[in-house]
Amino acid sequence: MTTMSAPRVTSADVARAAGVSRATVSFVLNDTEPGRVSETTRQRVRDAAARLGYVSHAAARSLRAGRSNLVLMPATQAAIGRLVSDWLDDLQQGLHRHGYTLVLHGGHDSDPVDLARSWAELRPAAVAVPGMQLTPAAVDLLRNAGVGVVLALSPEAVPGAYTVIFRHDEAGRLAVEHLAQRGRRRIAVVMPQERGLDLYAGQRLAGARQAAATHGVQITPVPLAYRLADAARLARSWHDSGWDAVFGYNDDYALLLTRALQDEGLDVPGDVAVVGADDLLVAQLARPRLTSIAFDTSSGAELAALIDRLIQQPGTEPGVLHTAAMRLVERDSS
Amino acid sequence: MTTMSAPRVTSADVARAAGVSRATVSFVLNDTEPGRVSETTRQRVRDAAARLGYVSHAAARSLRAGRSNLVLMPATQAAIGRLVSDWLDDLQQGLHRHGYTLVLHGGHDSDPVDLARSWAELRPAAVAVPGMQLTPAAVDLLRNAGVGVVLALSPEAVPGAYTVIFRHDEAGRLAVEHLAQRGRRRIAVVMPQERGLDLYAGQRLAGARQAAATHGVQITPVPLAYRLADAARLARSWHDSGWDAVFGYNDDYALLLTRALQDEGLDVPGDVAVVGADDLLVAQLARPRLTSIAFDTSSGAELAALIDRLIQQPGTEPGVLHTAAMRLVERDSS
DNA sequence: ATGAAAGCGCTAACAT
DNA sequence: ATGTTAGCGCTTTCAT
Repeated sequence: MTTMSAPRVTSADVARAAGVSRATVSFVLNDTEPGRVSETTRQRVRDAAARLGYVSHAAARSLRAGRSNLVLMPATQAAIGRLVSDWLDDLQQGLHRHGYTLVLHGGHDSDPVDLARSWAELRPAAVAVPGMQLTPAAVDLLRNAGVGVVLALSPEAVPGAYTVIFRHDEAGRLAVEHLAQRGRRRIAVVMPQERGLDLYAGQRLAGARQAAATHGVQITPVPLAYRLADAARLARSWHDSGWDAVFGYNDDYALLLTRALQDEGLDVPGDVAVVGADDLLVAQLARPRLTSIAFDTSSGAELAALIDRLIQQPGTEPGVLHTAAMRLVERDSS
Repeated sequence: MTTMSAPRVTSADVARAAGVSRATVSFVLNDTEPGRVSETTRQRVRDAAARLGYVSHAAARSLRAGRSNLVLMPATQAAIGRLVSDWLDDLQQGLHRHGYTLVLHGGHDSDPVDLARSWAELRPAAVAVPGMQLTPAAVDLLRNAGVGVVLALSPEAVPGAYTVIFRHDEAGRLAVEHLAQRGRRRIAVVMPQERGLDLYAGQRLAGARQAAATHGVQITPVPLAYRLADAARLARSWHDSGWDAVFGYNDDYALLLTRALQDEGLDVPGDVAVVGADDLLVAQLARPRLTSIAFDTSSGAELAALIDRLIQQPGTEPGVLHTAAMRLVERDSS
């Protein structure tokens, strides 16, 4: 069998096969203008389409329509954990019901404007983006390219965009406040070294610093790569450090470090109290069970409905739409 | 400030602003035909584009070009775990260097053909898909729609597609063989209840069954949802079951169940030996450290180069491209 | 009830 | 060195 480039089937082919015009094909397949085409023709068109294996061309459609049905998110969101991926799943289902297709854009880029440009080229109906990647110039670019809905997931209102507030600084604040109330005085804050996490980490650290100032405790940022060896290195340095607690950035890093500290002979929480964030299920599997920061966000389905509403009503003023609540879940590691 | 629909800037606008034709704009911005346009005009065009905030329209380009620069993967791949998401990151970087954009398609669909259609509508340069979602009809549809490269990640060669072999059955076989050699005789196999995992789970179970037949041990599939309560329920039923080992589907489920078994007073590996799969870092954080099945796949960068080669050489015969090796990593849980 | 035709934004072959 | 133009596949207004 030789591989031959398949002949592209277009709506014109379907029209020819069914003995009708392209207009009729479009009406039938999209079910617009109901009752305009007789049932017999409809059937003939559908048969022809099925027989020829016709698949509509999204690019042509959105070129004509002036907008696509794509909703774009950066894929880094998906990497955060199982919690987020369940939520994403929910979001995708909701969007699908409203006729949109959710795609996660794989691109990373150091420059927010370059990144925004590569999103804008796809002319999505909406983008939902961590606000830290949305500089004013990036927002301008997206709006200027005709992206109707720019939704920021951000610690603070992003000018020109709809914002769902995620106070990552609040996570750091809650963690440090809790540790301070437990009598801890010298608190390390994990700064993950993996790409894409530095922005969240910076926010969380800022909140930690703020709480530290209020409660008179000391904060030290400590870099940690998500590898056993690096955790072991950090744990070895613990003995001379005087740190009696650590905010682990999130549950994954917190658990990695917990294990390394234990292997180094330190007791958790006796010698070192540990707090994570994201409240993943693994936090409850560890020994000791990990204290964590949970965030109660709106469901994916709710967000999908919201996005649809914003797309339908282009006049809506930018502003804050919702604030995700942060909450400390106290367990045995602190 | 009122929200007004931004005036869409097209290449014609740029041409007008720069006082040149649309063709010249295209040549300059895409850097095709070097030396055709004088340096002064180039600069004028670039200035005008920047000043107007011009962003090219991917749909129009791919309509004209007959193909897009999108490479599509189902987002379910990304949800598998940190291992996979690092690999995806690597893949995306590689594809980006070759001029492609990786997007993860959020859609789920029970019908492989419907799913394939929604991919095909985007006319991607390539799709990379778990082979279990690629029925012959789905492959036909994709090829027929002009998708040049259909890459299956599958336990066996997929007719009409390029295949990278992932022997999920091999994971089950290795796990059960190992447990049998350790003297275990009644082995439970976790069947995760979360959507999208059943296909992998079925493959892993099939391999487990095969090894069980060879080694004369008994296999029992046990459903498990990724929740504490469900793991506790399963652990409670253990006492009367007679199972002396479990293959936990993957590391996440294995660790969830391990904790529940321990809470139920069972010793791992004394009473129950546990084997996971995927060899995530968390396997090494647990107590006891979890025995797991690692798969050594080609790097994301290598796969990106391969995809690029296949796109460039449309004549290449479909067939098996590579086989990911499966390997048991023995630790303390078995 | 159906068809003809314009045009979305872009690129490349063909003029000049 | 630059411009003109056809046409990618689709939808939709307007005409029949």
